[in-house]
Amino acid sequence: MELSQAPEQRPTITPQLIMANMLLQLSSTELEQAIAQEMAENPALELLEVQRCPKCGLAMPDDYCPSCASPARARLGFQAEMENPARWEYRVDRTSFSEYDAADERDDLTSRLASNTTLADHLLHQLRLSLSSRDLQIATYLVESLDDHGFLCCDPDEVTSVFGVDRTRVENIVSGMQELDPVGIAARDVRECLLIQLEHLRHEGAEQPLAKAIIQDHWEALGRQPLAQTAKAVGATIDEARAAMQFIKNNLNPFPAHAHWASGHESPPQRTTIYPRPDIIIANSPASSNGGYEIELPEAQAYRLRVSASYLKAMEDLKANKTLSAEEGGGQWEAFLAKAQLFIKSIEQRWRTLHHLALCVVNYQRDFLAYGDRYLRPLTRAELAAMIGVHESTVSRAVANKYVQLPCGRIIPLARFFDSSTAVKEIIKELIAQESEPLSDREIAEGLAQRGHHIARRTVSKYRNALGILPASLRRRYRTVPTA
DNA sequence: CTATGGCACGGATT
DNA sequence: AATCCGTGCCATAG
Repeated sequence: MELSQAPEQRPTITPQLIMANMLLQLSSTELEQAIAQEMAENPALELLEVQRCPKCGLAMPDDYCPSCASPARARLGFQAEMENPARWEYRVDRTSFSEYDAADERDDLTSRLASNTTLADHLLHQLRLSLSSRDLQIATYLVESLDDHGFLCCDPDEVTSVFGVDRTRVENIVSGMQELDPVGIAARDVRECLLIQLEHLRHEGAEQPLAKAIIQDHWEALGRQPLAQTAKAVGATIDEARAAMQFIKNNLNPFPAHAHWASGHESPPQRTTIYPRPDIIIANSPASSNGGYEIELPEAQAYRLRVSASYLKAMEDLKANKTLSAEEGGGQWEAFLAKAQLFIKSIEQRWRTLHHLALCVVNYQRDFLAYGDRYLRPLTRAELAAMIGVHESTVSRAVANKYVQLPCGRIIPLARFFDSSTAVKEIIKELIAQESEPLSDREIAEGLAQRGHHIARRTVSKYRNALGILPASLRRRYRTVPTA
């Protein structure tokens, strides 16, 4: 991607517009690269460092992460726990923990794309089988506050006060959750997670006492000291310690949530994927003036660019000494400066556009935010462009490759707001879940029309297939209504 | 005759 | 200009 192209020849289009357009359509990852490249090329540009959340990598303007904050309040205290294991993994082995590395370096988004249903659904499905309805409520809360890595990052005391139950009860539920399918889910950190898996293996007959000792007592130290020292501390030989480490690497997964645990599923009823870092966060904020929602652009806070003061000063000095003249490369200095200003302006334009667009969408899709997919109102990019008074291609660019985090914590593509099919699909699922006799596609289309969605019968057929629902005749026979 | 899937056209998106 | 998606028309299966 060339950001450093000379201003275009076309007279009607300004360099500003070209750069702004280009930056607007980049994903957050690409933007990061573009900024890095520009920083490397342009000495006049300065980037203020911003603290990042150790878990999701989002910028943290304050001491908490805007992404994890809802619904899970994640505090910075987590960082100390994460740091050492991460470093250790990096050092010890790049293969078995490569997933974490990849996520951390954000170079490969697809490795983080998950499977057919969300992890939360999978967990809740299991929980429903074993818990009373009251405990299920608590468990649901806990599941929803798991972070991207499947760790439990909420304070047990918070839960006890929210639900008004005593602490041991919550802890029982948590330890129950940790036995669920991705074993070690809902642990508080990597160390606890590994210990749980180790315990699980022990029940299955695979015991490794040394591994347990190492993880339990020397986990943090592993990253700092040579393995020999750890071996000595637990009273083992270096070879035994190596074997234990090998065992850990082969049998344990520090981030069970990343595993493709839904491998053996039948045809996917829905494809809910886990998406990477959000570009826009919509948070509940009853006090706010925007009708109860707050828009945050985490990346806008991460990339605080400005023209370097030292660059300006150096330029002034050179001018004062008359050493700087246009003939001998002085134009270079001016060019860098102009380019830096242009770049900054363009980036800011991106934030303005995204923010404006988000405000508008939130306002328009209020019901969707409050009540879910079913209530997504049809909206085309062209309509929105008219609403906010920009060209439709601008909206198109702004929507491309962006992700939004909803108040409920779901992260979805921004384009979803413009996809009329999601609402209809939801209603189709609903209709079929409620049907007593299998409804034909035509009858479904009628039902949809009654609810205000006028959809061709042919299209119903396509959606039904996309949802993995059999045709009416087959439903009659096999009763394979997907669990809603 | 009814319910569905295949193919192709036209409008929207990129 | 190239591509995706909803829809209409038609053939086929029951």
